Amino acid sequence: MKSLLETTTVYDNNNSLLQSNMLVTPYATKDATTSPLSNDENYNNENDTLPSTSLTFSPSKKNVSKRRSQVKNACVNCQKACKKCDEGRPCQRCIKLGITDTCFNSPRKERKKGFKRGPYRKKSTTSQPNISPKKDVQDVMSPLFTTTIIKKEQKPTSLTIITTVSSSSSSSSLSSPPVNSDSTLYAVNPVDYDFPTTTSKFNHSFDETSLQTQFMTSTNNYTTTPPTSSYYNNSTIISNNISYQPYQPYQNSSSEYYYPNNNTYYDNTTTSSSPEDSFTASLPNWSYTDLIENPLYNHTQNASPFVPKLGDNALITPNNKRQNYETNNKYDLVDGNNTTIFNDQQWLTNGGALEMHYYPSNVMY
DNA sequence: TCGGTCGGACATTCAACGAA
DNA sequence: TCGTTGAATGTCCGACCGAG
Ligand SMILES: [Zn+2]
Ligand SMILES: [Zn+2]
Repeated sequence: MKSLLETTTVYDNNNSLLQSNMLVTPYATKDATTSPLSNDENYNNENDTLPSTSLTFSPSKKNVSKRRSQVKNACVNCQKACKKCDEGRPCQRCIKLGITDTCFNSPRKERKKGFKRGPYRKKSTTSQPNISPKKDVQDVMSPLFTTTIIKKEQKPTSLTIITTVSSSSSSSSLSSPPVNSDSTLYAVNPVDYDFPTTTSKFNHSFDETSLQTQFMTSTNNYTTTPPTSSYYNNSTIISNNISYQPYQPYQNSSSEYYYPNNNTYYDNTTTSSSPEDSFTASLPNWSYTDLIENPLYNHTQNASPFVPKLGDNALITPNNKRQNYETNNKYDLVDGNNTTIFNDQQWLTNGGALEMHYYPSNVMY
């Protein structure tokens, strides 16, 4: 959170290189052996016009160990391609490839908390001359918990978040709805769900006039309690908006509605609400559980729990734009995968009932 | 030649740990 | 409370490959 806010400060185009050099220290302080000559390693990779390496002097090539600089947050395109990014948005690589409309920061995973690490080994202060500084393997402690690494070949296609909001006991006045930033967020093991796949997404065919094509012909299972499913083949015309909605949202016994989320809509007015990528829930006077499906997450990454929370705001979207559901919303498409960041939540009244709405952020509009 | 893919080295983050 | 530890997490080098 803190780092997000720090790193996303200003991207003011046209001076991205300079900025990146300012934001990213080219050399770590502990590495005194590196030459300060080429502090522009930000671009020693592709289309490099700078005499970055190996020209000046090459001391034995072994202990050169030039420290690699990296951006704090690569854009989704560079991340996916494992290529060097820069702080500018769009970044230079995306500009070069003509994919600036999908150049935005990749979402970050929230680090796990609460696990035991075991005692630390003391760092030997005695100078051990070039005994291998690597830790001896048999000394490494076995972790108390092993994190399930989800390899790429078994990448999940669904990411599910359970948001448990427990209002403080009895009196939760309607005038002050609980802020969800204090809610406890769980990541459910996303392996078992196949929602959506790259082929089951809606077709991303935004243009200002033509109909969008819902590209889902299969049943989409999404996690609810109990599990249920929905079809995404409905389209509805609401005034002059075309709205794609799940065939049937799931409603639990507490009258909470769960939308499978990968419906989209096209809105060329300034009046309609934004039902997409949102769930609604009545204001809790009780403890309840919400489920959020996020099919728009970038599935090309390893399994990363999607954790919408207050503060995942639009500062990390291109051009610092905020989601505005009164405008046209276009989802970015990255190689068949939509990527989004839920960054906004809002309490709205709907027929007298308060509803919490979550909105994606990194939509283009 | 250029862009895409990807294994894995390299860099960063930050919660747990532990000494003060 | 605060510095250290080190696993988790992210970046991207460089090799490889296919298309044009
Ligand atoms: Zn980039
Ligand atoms: Zn980019």
